[in-house]
Order: sequence, then C-alpha cells, then structure tokens
Amino acid sequence: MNATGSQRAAEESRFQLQRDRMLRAAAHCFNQKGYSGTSLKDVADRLGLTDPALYYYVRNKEELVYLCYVRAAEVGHEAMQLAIADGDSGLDKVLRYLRNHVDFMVGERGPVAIMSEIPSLKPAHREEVLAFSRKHSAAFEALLEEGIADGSISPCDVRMTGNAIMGAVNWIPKWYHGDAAVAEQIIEEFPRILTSGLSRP
Amino acid sequence: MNATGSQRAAEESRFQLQRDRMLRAAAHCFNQKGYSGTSLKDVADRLGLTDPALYYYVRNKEELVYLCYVRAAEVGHEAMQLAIADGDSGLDKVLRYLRNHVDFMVGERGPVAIMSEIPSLKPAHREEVLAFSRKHSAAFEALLEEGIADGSISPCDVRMTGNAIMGAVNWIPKWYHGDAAVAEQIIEEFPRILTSGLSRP
DNA sequence: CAAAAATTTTAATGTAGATTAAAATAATCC
DNA sequence: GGATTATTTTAATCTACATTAAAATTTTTG
Repeated sequence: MNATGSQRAAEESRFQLQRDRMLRAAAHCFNQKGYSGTSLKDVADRLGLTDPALYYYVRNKEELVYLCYVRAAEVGHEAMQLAIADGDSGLDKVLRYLRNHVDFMVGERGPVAIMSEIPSLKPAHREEVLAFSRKHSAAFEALLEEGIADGSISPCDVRMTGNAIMGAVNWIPKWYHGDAAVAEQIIEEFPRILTSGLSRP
Repeated sequence: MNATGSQRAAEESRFQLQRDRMLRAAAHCFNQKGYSGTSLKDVADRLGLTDPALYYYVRNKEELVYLCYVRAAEVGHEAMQLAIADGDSGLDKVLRYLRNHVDFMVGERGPVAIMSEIPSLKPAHREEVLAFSRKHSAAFEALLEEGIADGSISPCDVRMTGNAIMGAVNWIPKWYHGDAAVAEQIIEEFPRILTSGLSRP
C-alpha cells in the first residue's frame, strides 16, 4: 500500500499513528460536545470504527482522556522549548512561544484537548498531568521574569499575568472549530494582543 | 427564627435562596471536580442534604447545569451593564467591565460555573445559553469598537481581541479556588494586564 | 395545637454507556 | 499460500448514577 521503503520503522509506529489519530478525534469530540457529552461511540464514529475497537488502543475512557492531556501538554512543551531555543529577549521568547503554541493548536498538531476534566483522572494520572502543567506555568513565568530583568517587559505580577495569558490560550479550543481563515487570524492577532494590550501608545 | 419584619417577601424567596445556594454549590463542584466527576450526591453533600432532595429544586441534572449557566451569564451581564452605565471612554468601560466581572466572580456572587458543557444541554436550553453568550460577546466587542472610535483603544481585530480577553476571564475559575488573598491580586492585576499588555512603554 | 403545605429522606427502579468475551476479518510474514 | 499476528466486530454484561415513589419530618398557618 505504501510506496516508500523502510517498512520496519513505519510498521513499528503504525499502532502509534492510529492511536494519535484516535487522540485527535477524541480531543475534537471533547472540545465540541463536552466530556460527558461524548461517548466512546462518538469518538469511534469519527474514525469509522465501532466503540469496542478503541479498547485495542487504550485501557479505558479514563486513559483516553489522560492521553489527550499528555498530548496537549507535549504540544505546549514543544512550543515553549522552541521559543527558548530561538528567542532573544524575554518578550521575544514570550511572543515566539505564543506564536508556536497557537500555531500548533490550530494546525496539524491540533486539535488539542481543553484540560477540563483533570480532576476525574485517577490519582496517578492526575498527579502526572498536574505536575507537567505546573512545570509549564512555571516556565512561562520564568520567561516573564527574564523579560522584566532584561527590560523588555514592564514589571508585573508574573503569576497573575501568566494565568491571564495562559487562560486566553487555553480557551481557544472552546471557540475555534477548524476554520482555516480563523486560524490565520488567531496566529496573526493573538500574540500581539496578549503582549501589547489595548491602550493606545 | 428571623428577627426582621416583612415575612412575606423573605418567605416568597426562601425557595429561590435555597436554590441559589444549590447552584453555587453545584458551580463549585463542577469547577473543582469537572462535570462528569461530580455526582448529584457531591452537590448534595456540600449542602448537607441527600441527593434526591435536589429534585425538589430542579427537574434533573441537565436543568441544574442549565441554571448554573444562566446564573453565570447573568453575572457577566450585570458586570457589563454596570460598566456601560458608569464608564466614560471605550477603554474605561472595558476596564470597568473587567473589574466588575472578576469582582463578582471571586466575590459573593461566585463561584461562577465555567461553561464547559453547553453542548450537552438539551436543545432549547443550549440555544438560550448560546444566544445569551453571543450577545455578551457582541456587547464586549461593541465596547472595543467604541474605544477604537473614540481613540482610547488602538485599532485591532475586535473579534480576536474579545476572544482573547474573555478567554482569560472565563478561565479564572479553573485556577481560583476561593483564596481571598488571591482574589485581591486578581482584581488588582487582571484588568491592568489585559488592557495594557506586557511591553514596556 | 391541629391541619396543610413545604421540605427531606429512605428505599426501589431504570438506563445509558462503559466494559468484556469470543468470534470474525484483515494484514503480515515465512 | 498457509500460518501467525494484528485489528475490528458482534453480542452480551455490568455498573454507577440519575431518577422516581412513597413515606417521614419539618415548617407554616389559622
């Protein structure tokens, strides 16, 4: 079926690829219909499968949600790493991070699940996701502090500022539903809005 | 029991008051444990009641969620009305709206439920909540346009800007859990951050 | 204080939707 | 091409809650 060579590598990840497709389908459903509103059948339908087939990829629904969140966390993490690697001043890194993140969210890497149901994860999973999430927040706050130190960002309460900006980003999947034109606008406007504010200079 | 006079008025709203207590308890649980993670028993426990007692106040769980969302919408609406009545320029109204809204959310009017499960409402309720919600967004965008027109806000894509700012606000209940000191910080910092941005002047 | 209305409880029912088991199909490999 | 392994399906459970019914308690009222 596949014309390319290296069957081995592709073969090994076939399971992974299918699972990733599944996680994206699940993320879509969760964002669209809410967690309680999406049954496994909804997710399966989106993949052209029947519900019990999902159990070949995940142990249960809890794990499905968990994996969606891990995936979401990874996307955020990559966006951050990239920004840190390429960025200049603190403000520049913040801007780059925002661009990368929204870019990922609305692009090929998306959709990314809103982490609305962390509390219903089982303890081990919950702790892991929370730890990851806290680390991400801390990293973002560190960028803000770096910017304040180097003078590119005006002094502020980094905790609150981080919460505000991350909130705006995390909320995107609530209203963005895959329209490519809107994706352009988000990528264009979001980083600017969140960094430069409303007031006229 | 009650030392005050006018029994009539108080009496008439006794049911309403209990129901409101119930909605606040439900909002707390939903925000804390997620929607799927909170059973009616969780809400009842918080009120010192047993689950079937809730059915005296609402028809079913769907209506409970619906009423939580109506309540949330009302809070946002009031914050907006107040801002429009008292505000001066467009920017001033935006600032006042934000102050009012976060003030309500973290104060006596709270907790306010995050509208994560609109899609699982039944059609009539869903449409009503969505309509209200859209109206609120439109009103906020109108403030932005007013500010652009009067020169207090620098030109921007009002749709995206609205989404960004409202997202930051809507996300608050995700991380604010009733700590009074934090409430102060939110009220203090949020409006400033969202309107003046990060960049140094 | 007795009767009526309002509120809550205990005990019983119902159901959607997650999960499991076993069988069937499809893909892969020698 | 036949055997082995991977993937999906159909059909059958299982269970946590939501929900209802009926009874008990508490509150109100005259």
